[in-house]
Amino acid sequence: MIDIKILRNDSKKVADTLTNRKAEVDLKTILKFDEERKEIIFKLDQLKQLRNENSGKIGKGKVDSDEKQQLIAETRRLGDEIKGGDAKIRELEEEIYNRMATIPNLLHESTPVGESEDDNPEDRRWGEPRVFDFDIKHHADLAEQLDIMDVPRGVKIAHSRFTLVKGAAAQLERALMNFMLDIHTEKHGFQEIIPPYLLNSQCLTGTGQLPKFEEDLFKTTEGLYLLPTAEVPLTNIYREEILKEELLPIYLTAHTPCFRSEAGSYGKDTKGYIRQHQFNKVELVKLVHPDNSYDELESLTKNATDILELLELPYRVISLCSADIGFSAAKCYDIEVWVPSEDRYREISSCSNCTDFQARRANIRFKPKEGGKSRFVHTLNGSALAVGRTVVAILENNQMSDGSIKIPKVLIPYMRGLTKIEMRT
RNA sequence: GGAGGGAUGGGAGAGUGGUUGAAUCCGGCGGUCUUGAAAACCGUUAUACGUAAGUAUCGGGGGUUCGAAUCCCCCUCCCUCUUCCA
Repeated sequence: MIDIKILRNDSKKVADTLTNRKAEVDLKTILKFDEERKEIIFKLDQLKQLRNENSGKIGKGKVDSDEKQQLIAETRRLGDEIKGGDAKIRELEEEIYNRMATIPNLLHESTPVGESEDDNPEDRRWGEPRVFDFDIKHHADLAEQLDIMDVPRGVKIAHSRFTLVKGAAAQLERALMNFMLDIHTEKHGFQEIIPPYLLNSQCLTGTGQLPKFEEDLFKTTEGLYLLPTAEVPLTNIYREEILKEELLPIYLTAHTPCFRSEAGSYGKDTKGYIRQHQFNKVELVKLVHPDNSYDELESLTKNATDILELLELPYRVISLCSADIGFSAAKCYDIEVWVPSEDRYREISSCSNCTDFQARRANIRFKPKEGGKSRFVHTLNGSALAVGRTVVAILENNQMSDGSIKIPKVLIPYMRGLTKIEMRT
């Protein structure tokens, strides 16, 4: 949610943002409703003042009986009018809120303007894609050969886009989660959390998935939603709270499964482990002081790339342009890992500064040390990393000519000494 | 799942229809005193909208009333007992 004051005072700024984002929201109607609301409130406040004065007079019995009855009758009419006005205000405020909730976050000046994902500029690269002297295989083929993933049975148990992960791949995935969490908690200063995986709608509204993107979520019959990313529960931990400034910055990390309906992605990445309804992810979330949230975004991104460097996986960082950046983000870096079978880099992490956009929705504030009004914190989130896609990257980048997979050095202790995944004999 | 009890300001806790936006205590902040501190004492200490007058807010929503923290209805959450359970 952006500050409605920005819309009132500088609607062009909001309109420009919408244009750059290729989004459309009827701002004029919001402003019209806002004006209308203000007028009614002004009128109503006067009526309420009168009502309060009358009630005071009636209560104190300073007026005689006849006059009192007349006053009561008069005030009753006043009450009816107030009731109608209050209802109208509620209606307008709901309408304004619902419309405001569809406006995406304003963009940071450093977010490039672009027409599509093809306009995302590359920021930097690390590592050299390996040159193979044999015919490389797709990770799905490698996994099938090694008997470490079973797609048909995953589908049998659940649905398409569910995969059964077995044996060494399951162990690898578990090793990755532990490795990532250990680095973030021990080296990067994050606190580890195990959040609920089912969330109420207020959480999803707080971080911006609702009301606009409900079709992307799995919903239970109880009205709870399966988390699409740990960003949601982690960011919402301090919802409706006023924090002491001394508490900032707050660094949180969690490994969770993530559930996404992937509506509208039919036919995309149907082969392999890239796009699943359920996938593991280690998430980083920061709640920070507004003055240094962009520095925090840089360090957050580095926290994620550190993992790739330790795993010796080549990657590049791109800045998402205005047409591709997420709804809640003002600035976002995608980290893409090298995927040999596709001969290109693929997204493995997305690191965003959501500024005060989520904080305003979720009402997360802090009391400044120097006193004065409480302010909204800035929230940031980033994957570090998507575990399933990291498995994909390791399978493909570390494949050997005999179809075995070399385990990255740092993971060997986590694999209880296993150095490569081979065919079981 | 069944029965009962509860939700008030940063915290504890009073308040069952009329200057109650809300007693009191603790905490916080400022001051007096002191070399400094403690103690004591004095003052102050919610938020939103509004230029202001003012209006709204006692878990959330609705209702009764001239007037609701106080009465009624619905919802959410918490506690106790009971039941079930990894």
